[in-house]
Amino acid sequence: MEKKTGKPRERNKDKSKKQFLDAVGKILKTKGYAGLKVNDIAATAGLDKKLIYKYFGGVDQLIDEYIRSLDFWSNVSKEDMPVITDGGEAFAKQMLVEQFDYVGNNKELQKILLWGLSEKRKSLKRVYDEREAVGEGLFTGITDPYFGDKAERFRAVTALLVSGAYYLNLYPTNAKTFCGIDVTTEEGRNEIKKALEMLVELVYTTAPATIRSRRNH
Amino acid sequence: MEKKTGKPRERNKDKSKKQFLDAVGKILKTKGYAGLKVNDIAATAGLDKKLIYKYFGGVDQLIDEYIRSLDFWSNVSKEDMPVITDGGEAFAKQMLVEQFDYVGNNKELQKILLWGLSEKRKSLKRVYDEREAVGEGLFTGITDPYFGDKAERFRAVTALLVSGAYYLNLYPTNAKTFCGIDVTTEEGRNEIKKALEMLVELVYTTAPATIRSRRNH
DNA sequence: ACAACAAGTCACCAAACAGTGACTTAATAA
DNA sequence: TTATTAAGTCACTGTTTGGTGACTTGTTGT
Repeated sequence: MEKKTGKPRERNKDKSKKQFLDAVGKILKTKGYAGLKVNDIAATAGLDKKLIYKYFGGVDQLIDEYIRSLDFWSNVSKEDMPVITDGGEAFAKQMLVEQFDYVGNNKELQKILLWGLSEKRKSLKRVYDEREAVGEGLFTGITDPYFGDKAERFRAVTALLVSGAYYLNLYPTNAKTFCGIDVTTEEGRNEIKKALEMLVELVYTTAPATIRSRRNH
Repeated sequence: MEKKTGKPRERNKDKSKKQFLDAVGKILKTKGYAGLKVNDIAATAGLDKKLIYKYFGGVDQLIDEYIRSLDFWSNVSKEDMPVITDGGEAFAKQMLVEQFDYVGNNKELQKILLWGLSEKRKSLKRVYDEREAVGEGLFTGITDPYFGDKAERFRAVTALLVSGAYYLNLYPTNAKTFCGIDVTTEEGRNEIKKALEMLVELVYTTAPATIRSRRNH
């Protein structure tokens, strides 16, 4: 029986659980992981903290469930991947630039990345493992075959570029410029993107001839 | 009058101040900036916390004085810089690899870098400003002239490589591999270093001909 | 209508933490 | 020797935080 009398106050476990999970996300985005205190979460959710212990068992489990609900990498990989005819050069460029912007526009992901650098936590590790898994699929499927015995080298390059893109997005907490480039402005960010594309291009165009010949294979 | 009777207990303001500053460093290296609580600092220093308020005015001022005492970048720049005849290519390679290892071997710097990503703080900003100043000297003195109108591009490349080197050193908190490369092993780190050198080489050897001709100028 | 269960609230406790007033005592200068 | 200064200790207060027992009240099946 569904009753929607006046509005005496809702009483719905599932909705309340969601309110707590949403509160975690909100606090994370604004104050970062260090702001995730029981009292604050309860206050943000507009419910009593006791319910956190009832429904989740504790703050830690609530946080873990929140983290488990995240899914930053599912959009990547199989989807927007056209036919690869250039060994993945265009794809790699697009991917790196997109990652750079994606992190830049996603405060939640920024905080998660920072959290992952700061605190050891099983549920966080899973987020990174999933990204690694997605990346592994792209490497083995696209670039490893192209670069052959230099595959590891290309992975190291990508590691540097991706992690650089991450760091530069986390960087503007105290200072704004890195190597003289203001990473908070559109101009500065465009410089970074152009550098990303140029580096990918350089790595692809100077791959060993014996390997590059596979392009027409 | 200098008395060194038995050992009734030393009473030396300067030494005590140093003990507090050392305690801050020790805690920072082990627990990170979040572990810098008054009681813990006092306990680590083996002195009463009241003295922190007496000598420094408070924990914040103590921490600021500690940060001000740091000096990570003075060794760079003017010193180990031989005559530059290649536009700074060898120097850039060496610098990047050294930075990568330097951060990797310096837990204190790692924690400071992480701190700078996590918290806004004037004294921290100064650390970054100083690094920027050192870098600026190298750019304007060595690479900017070489790359000419592509100088900004080279700066962006360097920004990516340096920040990538930083991130990869902070990364192994939860996961060990990034793009399939284990950044905790000697092999993995060597791959990163080789990639750094290769990328610098590529950028230098493909600089616009109009600019590269300045090499013999 | 009403018993029963679970959603939700509230008051309370305990531990961790920052900060301070009042004290003790070593060093020093007259 | 002794008065003075300041180094250092200790006990205490107040606040924030995590966590729980006892309670109230909405919902649901009969």
